[in-house]
Amino acid sequence: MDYLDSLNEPQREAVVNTEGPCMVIAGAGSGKTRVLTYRIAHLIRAKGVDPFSILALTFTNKAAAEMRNRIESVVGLEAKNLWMGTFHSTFARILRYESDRLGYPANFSIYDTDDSKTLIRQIIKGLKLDDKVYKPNVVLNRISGAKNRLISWQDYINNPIFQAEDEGAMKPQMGKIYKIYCERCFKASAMDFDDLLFNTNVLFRDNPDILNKYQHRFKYVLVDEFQDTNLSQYLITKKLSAVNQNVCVVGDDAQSIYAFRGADIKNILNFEKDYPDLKVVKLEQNYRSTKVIVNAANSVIINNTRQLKKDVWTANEDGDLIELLKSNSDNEEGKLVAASIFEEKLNHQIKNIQIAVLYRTNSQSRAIEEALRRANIKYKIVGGLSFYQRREIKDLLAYLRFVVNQNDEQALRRIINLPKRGIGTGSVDKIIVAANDNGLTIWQVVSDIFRFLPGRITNAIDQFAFMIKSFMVVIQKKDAYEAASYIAKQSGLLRALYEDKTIEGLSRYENVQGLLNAIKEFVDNDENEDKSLGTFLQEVALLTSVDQDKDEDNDKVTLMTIHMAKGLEFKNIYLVGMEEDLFPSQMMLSSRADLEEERRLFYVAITRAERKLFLSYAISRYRFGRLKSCEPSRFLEEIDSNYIKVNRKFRKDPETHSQTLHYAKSLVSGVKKTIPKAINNNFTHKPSSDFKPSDTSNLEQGMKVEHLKFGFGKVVNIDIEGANRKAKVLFDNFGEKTLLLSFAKLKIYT
DNA sequence: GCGTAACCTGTTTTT
DNA sequence: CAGGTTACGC
Repeated sequence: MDYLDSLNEPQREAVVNTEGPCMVIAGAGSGKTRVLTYRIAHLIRAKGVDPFSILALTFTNKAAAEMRNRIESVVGLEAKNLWMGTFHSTFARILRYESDRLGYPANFSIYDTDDSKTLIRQIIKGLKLDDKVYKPNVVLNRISGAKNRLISWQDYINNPIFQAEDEGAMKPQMGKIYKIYCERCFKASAMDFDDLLFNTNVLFRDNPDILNKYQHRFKYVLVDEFQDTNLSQYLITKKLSAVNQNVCVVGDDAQSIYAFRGADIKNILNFEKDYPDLKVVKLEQNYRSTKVIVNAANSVIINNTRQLKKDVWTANEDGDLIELLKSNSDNEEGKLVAASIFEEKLNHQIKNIQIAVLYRTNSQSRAIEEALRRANIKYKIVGGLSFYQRREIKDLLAYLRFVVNQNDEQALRRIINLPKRGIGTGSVDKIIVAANDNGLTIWQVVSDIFRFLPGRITNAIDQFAFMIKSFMVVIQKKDAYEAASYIAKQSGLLRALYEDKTIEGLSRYENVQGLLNAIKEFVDNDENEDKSLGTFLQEVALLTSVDQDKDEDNDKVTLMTIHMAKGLEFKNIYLVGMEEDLFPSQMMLSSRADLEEERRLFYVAITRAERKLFLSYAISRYRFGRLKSCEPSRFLEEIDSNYIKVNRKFRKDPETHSQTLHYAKSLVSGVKKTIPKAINNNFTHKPSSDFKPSDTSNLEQGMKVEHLKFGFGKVVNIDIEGANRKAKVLFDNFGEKTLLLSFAKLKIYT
């Protein structure tokens, strides 16, 4: 097998050991996707496994698409029969086949987060509760959290612990909202994202014959980014592979960044307990980045307490030191980044496509965008307000959804008065009340309005119902594309947009055309056997972005959030907004676990870089529409300062460089490690109440100091390199740290 | 029921 | 700042 030759020893082990449970702990840049790809290729090629019986699960559509491509390039067209997709899309498909077992129709709708939130808002209103106490966001998160841990509304209501928690949070009605939410979703023949996984668990639990069918079908189960699985996903994986036990999970606990969505590192830690004869392979050699980057990342992640032991190292060159960019404002930050990109391209022959700008929040993209535009640097934004979240797209999709599933209450609400036909929210509420009072579905009321709600508004509603009925006929006869075009025209949606001659109106019109094109592509794609509108909707509901970048010129700088960047790599990375309260986000400061997740996110960001990393922070930034001053992120202090070059005016100082080299070598060869180890697990030092940072310009060896986070310590050494003064301090509880005095907040005691 | 205008509120990350 | 929501006049 020629492809095996290109693998290192642990990689090969992970590829070749196809039988039995296997866990691959893969450090950043260690060839994780490569292993997964080759393992599947090996199964098909060397072991003669039918691709039909292999199931590969990922978290994002992007990852699934990329892996499919890579496998196809190794095994060719055979890869077509492989089941590969996100957890959500894979099990949505299975639920569609088996929906009758759950009492759902096969054409159930999938509610996106907006639909869920709107429904919850309605329920809260219906219960006459204050939506400032019961914030829809918070309520949805709570419900989502329960579902991800497989806690049904019945379990929830019967559990006094949850009741007590909710009462403590002044939200005693939470269980009731959860219950009504589930009932309303069921009545609407709709599942939200979490239901897709929750209901798969229910399906397998209550229908042994079905579970058995899939257990025997999927002889080999592979899971990528296993650190991001929640309990619900974990149990599905476990159940599916219970018979054959051929389950292979690949992940990196240091890159677990989706705990907010219910991901649980415990799944990795527990895996060994669940499979006593588990084969564990560690991939520790990084092929992606320079020594500076790998070691800097290591020096950061070491601050986390909960992690699997792992030594990520690289044989690559030392590389350039990490550069810090300091600016006065977010706009200036953009300019500085643009200028640096320009310079890098000039001096190092780097292309736009090899550069990415990463940020914590989507809103940070604006300033960067503007600067790049002015500097004439081509860029593209990944993520953000996705195509399918735009209003006009959701409007047309709601039409299509309703024509496919007349129980879809949220879709109905969206389209019944769109374009305006004189049916206000009052009438809609009446319809829903009438439906509930008579034990009818909303569609039964709407389609027979004269009988159930005689009154003024009946004509408009009757016309609407008539139109929908005609659409229902159309989708029986035509393919998805023809049906959708017909509906877009006949509903008046397209005309309303066409008549809007503003710039936004124009782009909305184009977007709707874009959606229709996407449907056309779906129909024309021979890989899709089922070309019905229902199938299209099912798939599209789980899509966040679309390959809309049809632009010939794809040499563009990439702008995206750190989350979106996971799994990707770029020659140069610009990580912007390195400020307290932004990164780490102020929402994540309340607990150690949250802060550790932010730190892992930082780790992910650093390790995206192949050759050069830039960290940027601004002293002030517009937030909430007001200019606010910011402090440099605590994470900047956590990077071993040997890897940082502070002032760009001071070019490489030979001494610094050789020190770095020496240090890096000592790391790789496993000689004595000088990385300051965190000795104490205390979250942070509690600073003295009168803590005020002192002026450190006169700091000297031997002085006793207090640090905001590390507590008390003694200065061991002062280093001056160019403009930067560094202090090596031995802290009582945190060991030795090298601090850059331009950042570190120290109070001098002696 | 509709449109406009003041108003308020809140920005984490994604399937 | 921007999006969504409410209050009001038509």
